[in-house]
Amino acid sequence: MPLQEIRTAAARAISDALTGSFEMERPHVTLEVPPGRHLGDLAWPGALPLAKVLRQSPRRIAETVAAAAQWPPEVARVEIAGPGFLNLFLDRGRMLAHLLTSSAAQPEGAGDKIVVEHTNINPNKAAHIGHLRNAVLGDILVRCLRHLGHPVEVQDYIDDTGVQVADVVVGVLYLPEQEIASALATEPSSREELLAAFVSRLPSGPVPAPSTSDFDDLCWEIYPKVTARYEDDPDFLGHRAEVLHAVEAGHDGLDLDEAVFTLGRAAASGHPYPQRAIARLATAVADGNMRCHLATMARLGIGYDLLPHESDILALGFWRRAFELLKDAGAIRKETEGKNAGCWVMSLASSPAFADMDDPDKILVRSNGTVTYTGKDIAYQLWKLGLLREPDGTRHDFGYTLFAHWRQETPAAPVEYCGRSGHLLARTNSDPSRQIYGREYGNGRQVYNVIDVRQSYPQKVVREAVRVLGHPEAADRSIHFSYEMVALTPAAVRLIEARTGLSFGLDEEAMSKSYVEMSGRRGIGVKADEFLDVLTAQAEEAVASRAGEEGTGGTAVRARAIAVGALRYLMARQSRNRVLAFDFDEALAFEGDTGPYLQYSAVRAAKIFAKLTERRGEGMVEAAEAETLQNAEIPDDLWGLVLECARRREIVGQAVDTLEFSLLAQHAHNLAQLFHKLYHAHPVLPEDNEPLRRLRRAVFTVFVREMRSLLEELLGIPVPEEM
RNA sequence: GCGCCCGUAGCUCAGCUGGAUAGAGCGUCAGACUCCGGAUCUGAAGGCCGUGGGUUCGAAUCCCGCCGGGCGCACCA
Repeated sequence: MPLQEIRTAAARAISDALTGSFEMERPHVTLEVPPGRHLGDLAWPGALPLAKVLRQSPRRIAETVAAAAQWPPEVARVEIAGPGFLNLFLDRGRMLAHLLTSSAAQPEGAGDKIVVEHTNINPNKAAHIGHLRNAVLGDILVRCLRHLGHPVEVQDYIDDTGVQVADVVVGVLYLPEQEIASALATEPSSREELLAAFVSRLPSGPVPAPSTSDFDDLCWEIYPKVTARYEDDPDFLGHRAEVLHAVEAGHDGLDLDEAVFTLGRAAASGHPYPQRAIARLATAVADGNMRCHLATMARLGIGYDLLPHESDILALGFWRRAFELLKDAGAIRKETEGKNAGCWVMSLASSPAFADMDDPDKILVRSNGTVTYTGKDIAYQLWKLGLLREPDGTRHDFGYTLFAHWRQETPAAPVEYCGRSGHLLARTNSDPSRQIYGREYGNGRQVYNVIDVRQSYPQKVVREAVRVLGHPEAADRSIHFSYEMVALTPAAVRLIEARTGLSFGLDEEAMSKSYVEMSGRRGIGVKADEFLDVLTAQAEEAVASRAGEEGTGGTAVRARAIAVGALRYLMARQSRNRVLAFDFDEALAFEGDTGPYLQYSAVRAAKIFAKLTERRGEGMVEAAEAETLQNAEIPDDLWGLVLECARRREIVGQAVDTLEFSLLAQHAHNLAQLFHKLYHAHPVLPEDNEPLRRLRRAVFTVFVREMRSLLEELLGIPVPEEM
């Protein structure tokens, strides 16, 4: 029986005993794991609070319960300790045998679909390490939910019509030629030529190979130049309005080459840029960046199911429908006077969450008739929950096309976007008649939005909209998975400045704080690909220095695994509502409380069995041999590792409930630490006492399997063959 | 002003629904097997868990006040 079931069975036994002995009505009983093995494996502290009610000493209560309870067979004995803790000791041999024979495989999800939205990087520049926190947390959530048996759909929302994309387009069309040329690292030349050069940097395949001199890196250079220009020259903002207008009007299927040609001609002749061509360029910018982001995330083993595009939400009238629903529900009103005159606002005054606000209204439609981001997000959220419906009940839906197929060799291997089979990644389009056979997107029973904490307010508004539209349960099931931002330590900022030769112009006050906020607009940040490269190079060096004469190929694969392990663990181990102050030294550490420490434990354990097979012809303990361990005497230290291995289900459940994956990271770290200690105290290979050697093999077999599953399937951290 | 979050060892952080001696890592100091990889392990030093109250048999954990820091309260996303 798995530990989780033993736990509930024992809890039920206690509840029954309380019912029988004290005429209580089936009280709710929870068991915990006591701090040390000498105190047992499960504990019930419930006698203590009952003492007052029952007017008996807690020890007496615990004794009565202990005697009356019908314990499941896995409970070997019970003990009363301290002021009245009821401690349960499990049958160790039986548990060990069970862990060796039960398969770790989880049943394929058959329940209601859960939608997880994460990554969501503005497609106007390269991803930085802050985006990695989002993607890694989102990905671990997805892995945990799937592990618990839920079907999950992963969406990466693409804001392809926003101001940020427009700004890059403004840059290419209006920044002085020499600035564009410097971003492109070419000689200054005509706008026409620069435009062509810019477009030629667009990724060619569906998803390019990751690189730090990619299209998104080019945009990373251009974007801050534009925002700086806005500050110097407010008139420059007029160009932004022009581009946004063009984007809104759409490009009507214009060919990109043709668009670039007409833009070039317009520049050469001094004519205004044609609207459709501007819109087409904006689409290319968003699309190009999106593909680069997918490539970056692929390195970390992160893949997706759907790429919903904001442009399609607009084109398909999602907002129009949501607007009607909100109007019919009386949730919004048009202001005729005051500061919001001419706007459609959602009143939040009646909602307790907003009651204390100065201005409890949120503008959804601006006075110029355009929709705010929050408005669009309401429509999108309704769609995700399957609630955006026509009056006759049919779902308002996107059109879909295949974007790419991807696969992963192992659960934590890099995602590869080649081939015609594997996981299907779809993107939305604006023709609802185009569907992918056998696929339904959206319509989730539950929705997680992985978005940083600074967007808590708009997220609350979105949720409130779902509620007032008559779906309070759905609102409760739409969850904002919020996390704090990633910032840079002043030391990290200085290092970047030294390395790039740039100066971010931060004053002394800013540099004296414990961290500095990243800013894409100002170009302050550590690019994800760049950092992964540094990590990988560092790992490669470490691998090479240890390889010795057996240093054969595969160094790149190992280095990648170690880099990903270090990064993912760094993101996972810190609790989510704490600012992560990024420091190079800390992030590049491979010793101590790090990903590589965990990986090393798995590699080391696997190595035992490789050597064992080679020298003694013995491998891991298989099911048949496991039976012989039923009655084995297992010392406390070995048993501690076994019991800890049995707790995965409990820990994963807790992590998902609290959205606190530091619990999972710490659990894995615990296991690794326990193993490393035992490694020294319980050698396997040189042990000639056969039953003893078998017991150690058995315990380490459980560990190797558990650790690999924890790292690769749940944390997405690959276990290399060698380190 | 209102709301949310953070304050735990010199530094960076864990501590789940209150539970049995507050845990890691880094750093410091002292050590480790001719034996499964030293990215390891052992030991030492280092904490009125920001502060003052309260609830409780029991509080780092829950409630209230205060202090310090961060974020949010846009016709930006």
